[in-house]
Amino acid sequence: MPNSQPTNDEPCPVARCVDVIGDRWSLLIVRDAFDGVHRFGDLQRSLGVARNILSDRLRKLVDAGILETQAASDGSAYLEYVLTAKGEGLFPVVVALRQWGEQHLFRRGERHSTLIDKRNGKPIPRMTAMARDGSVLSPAETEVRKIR
Amino acid sequence: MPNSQPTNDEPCPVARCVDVIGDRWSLLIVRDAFDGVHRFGDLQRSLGVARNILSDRLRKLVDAGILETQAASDGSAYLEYVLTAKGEGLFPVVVALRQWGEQHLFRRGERHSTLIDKRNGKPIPRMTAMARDGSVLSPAETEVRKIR
DNA sequence: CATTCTGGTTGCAATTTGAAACCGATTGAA
DNA sequence: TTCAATCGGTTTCAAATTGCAACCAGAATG
Repeated sequence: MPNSQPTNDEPCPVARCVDVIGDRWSLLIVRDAFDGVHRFGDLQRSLGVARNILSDRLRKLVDAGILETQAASDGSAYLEYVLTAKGEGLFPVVVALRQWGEQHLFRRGERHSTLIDKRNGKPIPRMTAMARDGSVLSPAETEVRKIR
Repeated sequence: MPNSQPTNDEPCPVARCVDVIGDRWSLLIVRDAFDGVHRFGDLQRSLGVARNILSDRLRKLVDAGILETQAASDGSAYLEYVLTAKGEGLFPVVVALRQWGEQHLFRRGERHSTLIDKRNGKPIPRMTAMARDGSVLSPAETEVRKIR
């Protein structure tokens, strides 16, 4: 198993997250990976990021165990960057972010891409935090239990 | 209603999100706001961020309609920064991030803070993307429908 | 072969960040 | 009422990060 050793000793998981994916590009690389963009050049064109920065971020994402390299699927000698299980675990994060963006970052009527369920072609429902009984949880009903 | 006009013309909601909250501090400020930290000084101490940067980020979050200022609840002449409805909408994002962090960024047995349901004191279940019928959706079962 | 494409790295300039000093307004204590 | 401490910043400057462009080696292509 790739490293899970944190570079950060914060007890807050959110703080550790931003340490790993909290920059302008890492999360977009992960989004592209979910979207089937796996090659260096394709990522560079898709994101418009400087090559040296992309190179650095890919290395860090691989080091963090979020991406791994494998032989390119087209049979060429090049590599592609694919999500590990840990990286795939970011799916709810990306979806939640996307849904918030869809709702709050576009003017009425402004077009945007949407995540759909392949099996029926329909947009997927809004994600929400839920209590154990399945009821929707609002922030006010929750609390962070700090470690001692 | 505060501005929803994007500074960014990307059609991808995720890309617009990182434009708004995709830096090292903004998301942590939002997390603290969910956690009841609302004053400039408290945020500064909690995050350990430079004052000028905090000042800049608070201004940007207010401009983005995620935070707003109101009179401090302790009756002093100072302000506090609280989440707007738009800001509260980030709850699923913060929770998803926290849950991923809890699962992947701590060594086995390493202590970390946890989000609990106040009403029963128990950790809240893992969030997941779901299809309309309530079944769990994996990334492979979804697809981004691009705009034309 | 020769040429182009791919996946980088290097060097440098521009931007962003962080630390610390500074400042006016507010608060608290004597 | 005065005076010191606190609060919420802003300014200044050094350090770190980013972005651009040129460069390069190995792979693919004709």
